[in-house]
Amino acid sequence: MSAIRHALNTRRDDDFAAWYQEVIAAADMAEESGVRGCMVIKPWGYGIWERMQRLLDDRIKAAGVQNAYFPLFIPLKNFEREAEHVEGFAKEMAVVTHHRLIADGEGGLIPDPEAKLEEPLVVRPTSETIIGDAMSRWVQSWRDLPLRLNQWANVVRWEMRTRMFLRTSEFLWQEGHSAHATAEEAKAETMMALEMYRAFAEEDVALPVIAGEKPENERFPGAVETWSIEAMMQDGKALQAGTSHYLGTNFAHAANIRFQNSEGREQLCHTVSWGVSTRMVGGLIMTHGDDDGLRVPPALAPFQVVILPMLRDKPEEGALLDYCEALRASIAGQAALGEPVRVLLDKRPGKAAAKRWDWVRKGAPLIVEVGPRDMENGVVSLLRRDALWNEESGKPAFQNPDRDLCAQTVPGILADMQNGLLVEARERREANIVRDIEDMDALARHFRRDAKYPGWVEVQWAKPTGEALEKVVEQLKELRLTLRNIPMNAPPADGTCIFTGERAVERVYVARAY
RNA sequence: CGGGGAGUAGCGCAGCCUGGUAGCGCAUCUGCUUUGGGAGCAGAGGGUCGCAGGUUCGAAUCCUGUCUCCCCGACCA
Repeated sequence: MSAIRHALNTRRDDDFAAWYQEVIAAADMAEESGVRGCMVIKPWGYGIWERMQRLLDDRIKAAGVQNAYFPLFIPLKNFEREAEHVEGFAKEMAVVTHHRLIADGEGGLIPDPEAKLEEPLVVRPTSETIIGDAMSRWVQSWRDLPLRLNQWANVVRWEMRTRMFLRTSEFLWQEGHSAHATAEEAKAETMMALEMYRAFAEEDVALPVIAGEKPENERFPGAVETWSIEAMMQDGKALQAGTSHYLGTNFAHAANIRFQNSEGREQLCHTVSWGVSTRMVGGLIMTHGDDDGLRVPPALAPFQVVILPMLRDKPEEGALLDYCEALRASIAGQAALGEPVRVLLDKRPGKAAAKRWDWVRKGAPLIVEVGPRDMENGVVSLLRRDALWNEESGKPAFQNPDRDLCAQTVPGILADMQNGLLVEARERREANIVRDIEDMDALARHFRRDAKYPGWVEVQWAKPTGEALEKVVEQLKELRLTLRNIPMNAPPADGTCIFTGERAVERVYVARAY
């Protein structure tokens, strides 16, 4: 077995945080902007987000939810109406206080004191309050319900510590908001969104997730129930990849969202909100990336197949390009994963080998190199991103199918890769969940400080609330652990609570988290 | 926000302590050679040393302030 020369400098095992950043740079996904916590999303990174948007938006519309758009600026007083909500967000809000600049006399500009806003405007950290305002106008009768909306937007949360894609000051997301006549309907909508996220994560992002309810201390500010999908990254840490909240009548009360029921009596609506953000791109990187860069699941790849002609400034190049163009057209005529195959013929000048490694780092699922000899033999040189290396030789594992047959095999390979990435990630997750820990000492041992990638622990607990829960959270904090969620599909509890020793009522995941 | 580290060419870094013409590797461009797998040789271009003040005849280097990034906490989706 020969030593493989990987396309990245940092290995996941050596320094996962540095590796993560190197992938983002090497795959040309995003870069720092110079503004705290704000990133420039470059075409390849944004292309992946656009694919996520497309696939999730299709699911949202299929569920009967309509898109709309609400303002970026929210009057400060909106936030004062819901006590827990403002408590949760007050410390991280960007506020607009002026609407004009003037020269400061020293060559600079300062906000014009004369142009101070009567009431400051908050740059939305989330839109419950302003959409609530609209809902209060739009809902009058039970016949107006349910009102089910979604918006694609940017939001701003002034985080203490930021990381590209995972926690940026400004991020892109969708936020679904709905108003319902009854708690039952609203809870059903909460679960509808959660299941939609599970399917999106697993089927489109190839990201295996655990759907479940967040414990009380992890709830969205102002929510009655918060549900999440949680994914395990390759370093064993948990990433909350999507949330769905049943808000009860809290926000309806604050924004005065009322309706007349069929008996003519006025009632508060029950509202719901749910969101998935560009954080999902970070989850994709940390789930599917390897020591050669990103691996983009075919469903999300802006280009699923990249054709690289081996151009050598020679007369036969025209024929080679014709050969490649014919290949491109026949691949583009195929359908994979329910859509036409997205294929790029990369005709840029430059060495084929250099371009190949660029596309490897970007994670294009299939790379097809075509040289003069391939053309002579009527074949192509095919490289699968999910099976890059020949372990024996330490070289890229090229296959050489006939050109004319190659196109027909592409859909099958892409589907296989999509599924393979999910299976690989799910097996890794299952291998890193421990379920036989029954006391705090064992938990502490499992998560001892030098444990590199300790994964998750599923424990049984008595679901303490209030102060008792706070005590548990404090205990876990000392081990740098958090409660993730209470999985929906777990077997019933049959033991004792790891924290209190009482009879357990359910299971909960404990992990380090992003 | 607390502790630590860092910002010098597209990327990775040296130079700073002890102030005196801004360097190295990779990448880029040009030429020649090479040509089925991340080429070789030669030459060239590219930097107001994060930003703003200060000290000084002179600042990447010393001082002050500030911004940004990374790591560990705290906080948080």
